[in-house]
Amino acid sequence: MASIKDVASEAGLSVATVSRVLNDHPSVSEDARGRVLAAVQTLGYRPNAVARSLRTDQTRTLGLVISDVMNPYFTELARSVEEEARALGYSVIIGNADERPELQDHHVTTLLDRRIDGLLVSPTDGGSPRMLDAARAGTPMVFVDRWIPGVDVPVVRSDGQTAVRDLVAHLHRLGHRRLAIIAGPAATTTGRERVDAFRAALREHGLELPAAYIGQGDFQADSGRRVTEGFLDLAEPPEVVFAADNLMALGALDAVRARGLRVPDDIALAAFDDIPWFVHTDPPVTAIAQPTGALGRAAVRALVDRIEGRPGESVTLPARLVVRRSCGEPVPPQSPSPVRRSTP
Amino acid sequence: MASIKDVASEAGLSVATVSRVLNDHPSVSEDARGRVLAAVQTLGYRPNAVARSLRTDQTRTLGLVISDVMNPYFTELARSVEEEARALGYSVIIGNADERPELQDHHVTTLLDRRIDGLLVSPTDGGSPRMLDAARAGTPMVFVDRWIPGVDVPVVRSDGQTAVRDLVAHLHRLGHRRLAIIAGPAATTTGRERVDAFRAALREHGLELPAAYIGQGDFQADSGRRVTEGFLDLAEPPEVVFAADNLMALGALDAVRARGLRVPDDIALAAFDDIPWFVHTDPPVTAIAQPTGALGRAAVRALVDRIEGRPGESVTLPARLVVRRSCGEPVPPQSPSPVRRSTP
DNA sequence: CTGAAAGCGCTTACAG
DNA sequence: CTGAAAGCGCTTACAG
Repeated sequence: MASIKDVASEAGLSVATVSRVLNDHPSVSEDARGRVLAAVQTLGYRPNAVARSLRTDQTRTLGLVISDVMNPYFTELARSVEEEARALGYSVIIGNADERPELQDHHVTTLLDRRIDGLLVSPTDGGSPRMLDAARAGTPMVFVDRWIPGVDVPVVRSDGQTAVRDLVAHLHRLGHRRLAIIAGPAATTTGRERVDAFRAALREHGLELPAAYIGQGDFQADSGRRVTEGFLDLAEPPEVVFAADNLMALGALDAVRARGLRVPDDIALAAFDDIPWFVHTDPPVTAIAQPTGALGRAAVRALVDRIEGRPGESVTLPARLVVRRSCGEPVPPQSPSPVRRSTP
Repeated sequence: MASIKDVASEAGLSVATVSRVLNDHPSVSEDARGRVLAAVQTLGYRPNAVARSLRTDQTRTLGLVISDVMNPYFTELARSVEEEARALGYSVIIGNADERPELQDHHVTTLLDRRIDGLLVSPTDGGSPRMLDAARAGTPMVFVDRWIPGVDVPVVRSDGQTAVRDLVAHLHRLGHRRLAIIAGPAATTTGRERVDAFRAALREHGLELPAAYIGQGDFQADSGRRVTEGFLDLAEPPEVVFAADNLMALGALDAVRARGLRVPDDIALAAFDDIPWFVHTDPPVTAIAQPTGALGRAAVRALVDRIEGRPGESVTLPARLVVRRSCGEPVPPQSPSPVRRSTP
């Protein structure tokens, strides 16, 4: 592969001059520029980004350590992150933690070894030492979706409190009184917050959230299945199951179906995170939609701000309730909500 | 950030010796090893992968240029690729082409500039010049899922011919005679092959595939919606719509639903690519399942073989029909197929 | 077993 | 405007 030296000799100039035209440095003669460009053309030369990074100490690359790429919510988040990063001239390397702390650690380490310019992370747990060290050492970093309290890093997330309240009000109005939740891991903020919001909302209606109605999941489908089976085995099963993410809702649907029961007749279901398929499931699933694309874009902007020496602030965007039919409600009066890739 | 020099002076040794213990070179004294390791420990030193790559001319990184990450099939493919790569000691950088040739080109260029050791691609079109040049120049490369004829690169893919034949036989048995297809882009192999397989299978039953029953899609949901609307507007609409991927099937469901029609009563639906949600859609969707995880793993193995100087062969794995209820069939006698992340 | 030195492909003060 | 040279952080023949 041709190097800058080859271009220099082809153009009859020094590598310094070649480098200058490649980097749009102002002081280059038109003649030199022309000869360099021609040489680049004939040799099919492309600068070696590795060498450039070593020299300039910047890779123009962002690392994104995400909890689980197979989760449609995170897939969309990753996509919007990459789009915004590209628009700002950065590439992104995704590390899929698969909800496993040791995998998350592996990716953080690998990314740091590669000297990425900044790190976007949605922590799977309370924060690995490696990650906390990096934050303390001043690596530009921002948390997306999930965050770690006590760490001085901006966080870009969605606030589901109002939407959860709307959901509970909706359920209450439909006559449901025994409400259960499939929670995410207590080590994650979203795992805790959604339960807290749910409990607080129930309290507003004078309702309790008994321990038996809090199932411990891990944001993956299998756990939704397992927890739902447990609920159905209860002497007094809940009337509604609220899954704290879309994959656990999938698992819940599997479990209900495996028993030959029906949603919402035998048990109602709602989910945190909306996905296009929820429009077509049997029945369509009532869900809380996050402004996923906007979150990803805001996170990148905050991170790039940090990288380039600007403040880089935390952002909280509201989520909203999308009522469909999985809780037993009649079809809403307005026309069916259209499917779209991202929530506005 | 500490460099190898810092470690050397901390340990009272040369950088050469430090490098040797870091790379497990045999000729290092136990004493030296101990001192280096201690220095590494106290400084929290991590080797700079950028510098190492420049020197060794290998990045231990694979590039994966994928047609569309938001498509669950490709998400799963990407996931299995990353897993297998990690097991073999490689990282992977994903470039999402979003079915747009110019974006594909952008990623191929970026990846090549970063000097990835090998490229895995699922081409969006007939092949960009940059990609063909790279292949010709000897960049280790393998095609996954889609490929470009005439280019000397191994291809790892799934053969859906038999499954499509099974599907058509199944449809014919159910009495359907007017079968339509929502095709993928003609520039892609999967876009063409699936139509060809469908047409060939129809012929075996003495059926035609009229031009009006071939809708041109682009593997994205919107196109499935648009094409389906066209089918429904026909004087003699088809009895079955076969979507060449799962996103176009989603679009087709949207279109049917928007008209107030029902699947399969008013029109039957089948899809290429199976996803967990198809079990829970209304009705459950009959689909052709690819061995996605196995494809991803085989592709990585073939690529790493090439990188490390071994042959690296093409692999073709069979897809299989999964009958559910979207074509009007009665519930199959066996128990409902369980949901799983990957098809065996 | 260990170290001095060259070199990977760039960029960028420093002179001229 | 242009070039010679230093240096980014490593690895690896080459001596000893």
